[in-house]
Amino acid sequence: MTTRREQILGTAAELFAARGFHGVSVADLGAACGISGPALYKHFASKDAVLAEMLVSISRWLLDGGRECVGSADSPSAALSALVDHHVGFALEHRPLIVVQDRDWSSLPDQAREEVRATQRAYVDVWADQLRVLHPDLSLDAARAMAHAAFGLINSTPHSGLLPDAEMRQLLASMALGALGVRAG
Amino acid sequence: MTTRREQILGTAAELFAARGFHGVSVADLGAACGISGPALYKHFASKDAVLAEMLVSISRWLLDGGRECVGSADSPSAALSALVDHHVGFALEHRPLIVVQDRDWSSLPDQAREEVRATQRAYVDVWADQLRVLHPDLSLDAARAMAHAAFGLINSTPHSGLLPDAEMRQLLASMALGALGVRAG
DNA sequence: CCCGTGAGTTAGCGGCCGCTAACCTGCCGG
DNA sequence: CCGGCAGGTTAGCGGCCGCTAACTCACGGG
Repeated sequence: MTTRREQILGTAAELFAARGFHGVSVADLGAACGISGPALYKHFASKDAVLAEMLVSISRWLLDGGRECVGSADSPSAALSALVDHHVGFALEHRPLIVVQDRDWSSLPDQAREEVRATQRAYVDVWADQLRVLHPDLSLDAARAMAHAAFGLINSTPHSGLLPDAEMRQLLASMALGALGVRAG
Repeated sequence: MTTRREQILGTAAELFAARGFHGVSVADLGAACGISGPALYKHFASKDAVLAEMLVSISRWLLDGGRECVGSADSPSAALSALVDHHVGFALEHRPLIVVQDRDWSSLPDQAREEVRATQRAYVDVWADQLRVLHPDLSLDAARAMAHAAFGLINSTPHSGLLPDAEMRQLLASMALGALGVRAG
């Protein structure tokens, strides 16, 4: 069973993704959960806190999974391949969160925003480190830019629900590996 | 010289990109232009109209440029290479517009939203058609998904201002071509 | 049995927002 | 010279929004 908190977080992700954080009122969010506006404050301290909990948890989840991918791989190309699969899986399973993360992070209260940004930077560097092992002549900033570009590619998923998930997963993974210069196989 | 209308459009693009359409008030926008809130209504019918003019014009600009790229290329890989350069150039020169286009299109009034979506679909299909000539076993939807993914990759530019423009241009172009399976040369 | 607590309700406050109204001012053509 | 218009100003309206206050009610433990 899912608790009311979790229901609110899931519903908020969908609404924020569809209309933007500022485009959703607490009354809207409550109504979509079957309760009415102010009841939200029994579960969260503020509307901002809902967004904060959402974004902090997904950025941590991505980072932890990313580190695990690298730890259990025995070559940089295997690590990158695992990272790509991990990120693609996340993007397909949690499309609304992906949209909210790169659209509404600027609406976070200061403390949470800094935490999310720090976690995201660490995640970028997990990718960048592997890229620099694979392509030794890459500068750190160039490797980071490549990681950002790969995220952009993979995170495009929500904008094009054209293919069934299995096909989309394969397409995105092979495009990402192609973009990153990881040899197939 | 730039007219006040153009100044408003440019300033609005930057503010909307930074804080989201709903996160910018007409008073904010006016102040950033050196005039005060309601003076905007001497130049635009509504706040929505500012967003609409912005997004309609850039989607048209992208489509027209894309068609031109294809028209003056003599092979599908040359066409795709030109499309990539065109889109990369646009993304680097107009970062705020890129952000606004895929974050705030849902705030458009109905008519403008439909117009923008139609134009964007046509632009996607310009890419998809070339991809299907280059990769004949690709379904139309798969080709469209590939185009979306390439846009996501290229549009990641605003999120990572790490490299000088010239390097970033080259990096994004070669990553995009790699993702699309366009042979170098 | 009853009392405390968790989860909900409605009423309403203060504040911001989009937009209109009414007014002002400098410029330009006849 | 002067009338009109382009492009500003401030005041203010109506409405929504985030949030709090005050209350209700079901229910589980001593």
